[in-house]
Amino acid sequence: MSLRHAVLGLLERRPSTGYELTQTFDRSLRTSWQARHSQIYPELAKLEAAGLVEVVGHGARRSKTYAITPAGRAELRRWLVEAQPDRSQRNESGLRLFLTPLLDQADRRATYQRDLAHVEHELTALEELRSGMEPATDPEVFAPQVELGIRINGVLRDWLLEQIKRAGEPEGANQ
Amino acid sequence: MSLRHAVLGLLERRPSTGYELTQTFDRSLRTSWQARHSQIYPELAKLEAAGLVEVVGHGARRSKTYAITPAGRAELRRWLVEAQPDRSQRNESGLRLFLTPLLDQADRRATYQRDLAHVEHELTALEELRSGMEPATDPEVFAPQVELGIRINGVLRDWLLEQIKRAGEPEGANQ
DNA sequence: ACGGTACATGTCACACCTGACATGTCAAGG
DNA sequence: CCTTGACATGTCAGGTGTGACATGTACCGT
Repeated sequence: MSLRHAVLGLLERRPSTGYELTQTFDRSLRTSWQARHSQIYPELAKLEAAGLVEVVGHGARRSKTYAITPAGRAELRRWLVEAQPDRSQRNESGLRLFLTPLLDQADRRATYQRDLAHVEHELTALEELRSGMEPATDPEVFAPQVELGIRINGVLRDWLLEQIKRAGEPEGANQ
Repeated sequence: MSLRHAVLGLLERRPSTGYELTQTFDRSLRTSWQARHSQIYPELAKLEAAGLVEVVGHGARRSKTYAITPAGRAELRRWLVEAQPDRSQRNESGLRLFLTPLLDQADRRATYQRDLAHVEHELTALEELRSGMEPATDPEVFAPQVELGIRINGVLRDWLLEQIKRAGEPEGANQ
């Protein structure tokens, strides 16, 4: 039930409407957890019924602002600190990388090129985010997490460049 | 429909029974895609009905060995090369890392320590795998992919060590 | 002969997630 | 005034994935 805790975590940072949460999932959380509004609104209703969040205000266009309750805060902490982490993941890009060696040289090279373009795009976005951040305090994003994203994408970029170089060498020399 | 292509990819490497596929998912693919036998057996039946795989032998204990067909091979290639990759993922560890800054110093330190233990365990397993591999040919695992796993886990280890060191410094200095 | 364990396949209820459908609000620009 | 687009919430059918239940086979050690 990670969705539940993802929502609690976002509301711990700041009270929000379902619409705002949807955008945060799409913008900041998409590389670790995604959720559509069709999942978020029912989840907020369930969390409210369970007393873990509450409506703290009504805004324009029928919007409802939710905030985390003490019970919700306790449940979030319990999950982060005490619950056994589920290390399994579903990552289509990882699966593709795992299967790419099955392709012939030309196809392999092309798919690595495509991945490289994507990684460099991510890297640029993260570096812009880093340079635009105030050095000490930013309630929206956490600097070390951005730094980790940059490092992982850097490793991916270097690895892809090596694979592309290899795939340009005489066939049979790969692997 | 990644499960379908994961199964096709594994059968492209080598004809296998459902039981063997289940083990491969659990041992090699768990960090990018997981599947239980309760999903694999019905998927094999669907793939067979679609003509993408076929039963090529019956073994002991009612086992059936499946192999990929030319149509299956074409579908696998199409998916790897032409299909638009789905970059979204579901990664509970990533979500936890994203939310960990919300914890107080002691809890944050403890969760990073727990993650570090796990990363070092992974790293050891991957390094053993690498050292046990023949330099040029190994039909089971692909050396560059193992190398990538080692590098990513190395980045994670370094980052976690930095965070743990920071969390030992005076409160308020973090972030 | 018997018990334990790994091998091997299958089904099913339930929960989770997606994409499509549905409805309505508010502000800005032509 | 009217249209466009962002804001805002909600439902639902159908697909995907999980854990439990179910059944049976082959080998090994005692």
